[in-house]
Amino acid sequence: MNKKNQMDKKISTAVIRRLPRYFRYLRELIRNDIMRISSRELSEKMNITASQIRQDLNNFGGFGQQGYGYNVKSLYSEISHILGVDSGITCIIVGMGNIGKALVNNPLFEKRGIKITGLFDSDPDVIGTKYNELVVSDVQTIEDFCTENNVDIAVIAIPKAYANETVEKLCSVGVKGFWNFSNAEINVTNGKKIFVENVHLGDSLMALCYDICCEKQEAN
Amino acid sequence: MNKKNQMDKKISTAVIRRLPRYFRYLRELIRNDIMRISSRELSEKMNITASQIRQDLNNFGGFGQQGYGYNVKSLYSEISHILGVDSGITCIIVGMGNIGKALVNNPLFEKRGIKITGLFDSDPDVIGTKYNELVVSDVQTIEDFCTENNVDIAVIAIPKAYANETVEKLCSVGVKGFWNFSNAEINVTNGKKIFVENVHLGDSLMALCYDICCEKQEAN
DNA sequence: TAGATTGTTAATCGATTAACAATC
DNA sequence: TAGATTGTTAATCGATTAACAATC
Repeated sequence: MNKKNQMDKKISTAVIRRLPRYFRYLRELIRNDIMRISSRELSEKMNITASQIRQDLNNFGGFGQQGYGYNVKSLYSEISHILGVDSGITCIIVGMGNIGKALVNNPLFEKRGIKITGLFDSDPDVIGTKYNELVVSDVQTIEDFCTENNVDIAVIAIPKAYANETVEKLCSVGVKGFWNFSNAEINVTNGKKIFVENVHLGDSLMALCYDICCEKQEAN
Repeated sequence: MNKKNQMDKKISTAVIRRLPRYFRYLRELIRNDIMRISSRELSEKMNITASQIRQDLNNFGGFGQQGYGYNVKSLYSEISHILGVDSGITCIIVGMGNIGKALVNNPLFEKRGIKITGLFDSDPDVIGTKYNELVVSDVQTIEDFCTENNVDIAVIAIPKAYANETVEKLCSVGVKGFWNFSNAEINVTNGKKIFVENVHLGDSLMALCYDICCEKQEAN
């Protein structure tokens, strides 16, 4: 089958959110020197149906071969490509508090070929400190930086109160993606098209608390 | 309408995952001294349909009043109760690396009335250090600690390689909930019923990268 | 009472699963 | 070729939205 144009039809977010999971499992298979896999075998490992795997992948193209299955390495490379791994995405971290610090040293970015090109904070004690060869700059200079350097994604790791004004500034100098760790709901008023991915840690924890509470009540 | 028993029917995860968002919005309304709200007004703020709000809430009981809407404070308290806020949930953090450090000082837990009762690490240089009156203990002692103290949730902030063995240990001494920041897929073999909430930061970032890449390709 | 808005049933929409012809 | 497994269409399932009677 020919590879489909990604733009042809809108891919549902449910599918998109499963892709990184395929990415991780395939990486693991490669690490274990497994060269080929059928949708059935993969479905057993991942606890989803083989049908769903085939449907998901066929949104992007026919990556498999009848009677054979999927070549692990080539499927991995297809999915990597779809997700923009090693496509030169650049990123800055805004806010070098605990979250910012936890992220700057995280292999997360490197694993996906995303380059962190700038760190910013407003605290004079923090400005000038160094993480991995990168010096923390004054957040006042952030617009100049983004104008001079192409920045795809900004990690928003600052307090809620400053989140929206910062995003507004950044999107006016061309930043398109925001990885939002603040509890603010991001709303830009200048009409620019941006992409926001919220990491609401509190929401995640509460979903777990719900389960725990149900369990406790059942125990009574 | 009478309050329904939470256990009557299985609530879908889609609904559960929206509850913390209601919780946040209601909190905000209280902060702004808004006493009552209709599903329509709330739907406009939250960018979802009024119908969905009414459906969601009615899974748990009739919290509103015809012709009036919802009392913000009482709805907030109902949702808090459903999510187990201030219900005495206890929590330990396993792994005091960057993630553990970012979490121990995070108001996240306190805001939801969850008490952090223990911190653990394996590094001799880290054991003994103090965060908010809590001293980091040797992870070797973790089972004793959980036997002596009731622990509902363990935050797994250790490397992937140790995640599953640690979870296995912890669930054998009664820990039921795992907030998993490691990239490991948690699988327990001892047949205990546990709840796992995964925070796959990498997956979240990749979903954002997908959007950015689509945008870039469209620009060409 | 009249107006407003809920709670709930019915209709619609979308996502998942099943089935199977195509084909390696 | 025979067996295996995909790609894809059709059936099912579940979640969201619409509609409206109940009722405050």
